[in-house]
Parts: sequence; C-alpha cells; structure tokens
Amino acid sequence: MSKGDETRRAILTEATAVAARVGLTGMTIGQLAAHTGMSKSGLYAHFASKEALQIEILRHTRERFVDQVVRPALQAPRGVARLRVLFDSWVTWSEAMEEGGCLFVAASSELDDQPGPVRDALVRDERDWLEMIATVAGTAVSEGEFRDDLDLEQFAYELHALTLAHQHASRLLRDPHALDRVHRAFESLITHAGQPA
Amino acid sequence: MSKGDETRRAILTEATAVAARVGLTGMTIGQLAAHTGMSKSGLYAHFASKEALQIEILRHTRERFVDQVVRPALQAPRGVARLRVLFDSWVTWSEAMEEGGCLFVAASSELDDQPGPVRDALVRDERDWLEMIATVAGTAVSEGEFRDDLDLEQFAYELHALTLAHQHASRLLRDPHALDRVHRAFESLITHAGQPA
DNA sequence: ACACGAAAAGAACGATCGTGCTATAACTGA
DNA sequence: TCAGTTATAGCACGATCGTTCTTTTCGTGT
Repeated sequence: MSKGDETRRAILTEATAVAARVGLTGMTIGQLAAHTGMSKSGLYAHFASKEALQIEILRHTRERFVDQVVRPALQAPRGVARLRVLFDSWVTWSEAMEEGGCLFVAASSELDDQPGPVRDALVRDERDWLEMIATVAGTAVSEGEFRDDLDLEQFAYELHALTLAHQHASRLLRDPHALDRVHRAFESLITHAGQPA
Repeated sequence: MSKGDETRRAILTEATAVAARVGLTGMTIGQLAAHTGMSKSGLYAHFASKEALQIEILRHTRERFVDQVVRPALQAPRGVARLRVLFDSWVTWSEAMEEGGCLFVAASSELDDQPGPVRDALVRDERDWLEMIATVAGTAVSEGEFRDDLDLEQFAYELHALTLAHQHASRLLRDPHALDRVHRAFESLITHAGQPA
C-alpha cells in the first residue's frame, strides 16, 4: 500500500470517529486536519469535495461493519444462533465506538430530510442492513425455530428498532442498564417469533 | 401579548421547523433570519446566544408536545385506552411535521455525545417522556389489562424504540408501509404485555 | 399627538468555513 | 543516486459563522 493510500485510510478512520460525534455535516475539514495533525489542504487533497469525503466515510464504515458484524454472523450456524451472533456483534460494534456510537444510527436522523448523494448512499446501506436482518431471521424460519408465517420485514423492523433504542439509552441517557434492557428486549422478540401468532 | 413576544414566538416556531430539518447545531442565525424575513441582528436581539436559542427551541417544542401528545392522553380513560391515545397522538405529532419529523428524535442522536446545557435539557425531556409512558402503562396494570409483573420501564423502553424506528422508516427510508409497521408493532407490544410472562 | 421605550436594521468584528492554486517536501522506480 | 512522480504544506479567496455595537424605525401609554 502506497503512502497516499495509507494516510488516506488513516484520515477516513479518524473522520469516522469525528463524524459519529458531531455528525457528517457538523464535521469540518479544519477540525479534521487538527485531529490528524495534517494541514487543511494536505488532507483535502485526498478527496474531491467534502461531500465526496462524507460518502467515502460511509463506504469505509460499511466495510468495517461488514467485517465486524455481518461476517461473524454468516460464519455461525443458520437459525437463531446466527441471529444472536448478528445482534451481539452489532452491540459490540456499537459499544466499541469510544464516542458517538454507531455512525449509521447517528447519520440516519441527521440526513433523513437532507436530499443528496450522501443521503442516498446511507439509505442504500440501511436497506441492506434491514434486508440482512430479515434474511438471517429467514434462516431461523427454515430451521423451524421461528414460526413459518413470521413477517420477516416486520421482524427486521422491530429488531432494528432495538438498535436505535440502545443507542438512545446508552449514549444520550447514559442508562447503566442499557445493555441489560436491549438484551431483554431481544430475547422477548425472539421468544415471540417462535410462538404461533 | 406585546409585539416583541409575538415575533419571538414566531421565530421559535420557524426555528423549530428548521432545527428539525438541519439539526439544532446545523441551524444558523443567518439561515433563520432568511426564513423569517428578518435581519440577523433583529432576530438575534431576542436571544442571549445561539445556545440560549437552542434551549428555548426545546422549551417551546416541549410545550407544544405536552399540548398535543400528553394532554389528550390524560383526558382519555385510564389503561390501555389511554396508552393508545398517547401512542396515536405521538404518531400524529410526528407525521404533522412537514419535514424533519419529531425534533426530539432528531436532537437525540445529534446531541448524544455533545455535552452542555442543551444536551442536559434534552435529556431531562426524554427522561420525562419515558417516565410518562411508563406511568400510563402503569394505569393499564392497575386496571388489570396488563399483567401485574410487567416491567414498566422496560415497556416504556420498547415503546419508545418504536417511535425511533418509525421516524427512521418514515423519514429516512420513506417506507410507504411505515405507519402500518409501527401500528402492528404497537399492537404486538400491547398484546404481550397483557399475557402472562 | 407626542414622547419615550421597545424592536428591528445596519454595519462591522474576528474566526472559520469549503475550496482552489502554487510551491515545497517526501517518496519511489530506474 | 537521481529524476520524476506523488504527497503535503502554505497561502489566499469569497462566503458565512456567532456576536456586538450603533442607529433608525416602530409601537404604545398618556
């Protein structure tokens, strides 16, 4: 990997952390330069525009998300076990962020009414994520662990709701029982998906 | 009401809409002045600082929230009926926002790691809101509609999760079935709160 | 209707924004 | 090691930021 790619990656990693804290829009080039110890123009030379940087931040985060959350789940056995790994991996991913939590969660409400290519990229990522949850839940159906009339999209919606709630309880409210809360809600969700409607 | 109070209120109403769209931090005085047709300094004279304006926006929004969401619920009969009104009123409140949705939801992820008096005010409001949900759920317990070992805080957590998810589905994903989704999730929540654990 | 206080505008401040252009410094392949 | 590319810094730009001041306009009580 050339020197350019190396620093470029370092910038993206740092930018991801900053963006999670102050938002993709709130983040500024100057602020980012200060954090990385580079000059504003030296840093900026790696990207075509701030908007392009924002999109690359999302791409970079997505790659790490797949590595740390999706891949472990796909290596677990199909069914509820895989769903558990997916969920636990997400919680771990979210907790691992020193500040700001999951960037996708933060960006979701920041960009929800700000049209443009950044929002479009985020929408694609979020759709993929919901689809992934639904697909994994589907393996629990085909394994006979979930009832076979389960609405997979509705299940994904409700599981995703827990991730949003966890970020809220953990990051905003600093609820010491946040982890316990989200796990109990998850178990309740799984239990009811297994019983007949 | 004097002229000053009148425009001040008009500013806050407009500012609430702007803040819901671009965030409490993303909103600027100049932008706000343009939206209200006032000069920057004329508008700014009504507030001590931008931070003070942000706090007043939250206070103003809170007042309207109590009027439009909390009060109707308290006028409904105790129990599940009251809980339904509370939830339906929130959905109506959220849908009524032309853009950006519920300001509290938007601000929650924006301020979750930005310490200061604005965050503190928001945390108080969100705690009050969760407490309100738990209290209303409690009336359903004492009316015998919910099982009496129901964890009220956990119930509030899960109901609140649905409001976050609805904003996500409705505003970001523009899911045409968002309303249907959130209602089904709500019914499911109520049903399970009524059955023995 | 007039005077006085309140409300709004005008103008300017230092700072920082995103973004170019130009020069220097640092890598890299022959 | 030297040439040539690539990466970074320096500097400046117009615009806008939050904020303060002074001046003008307007609403209001008598």
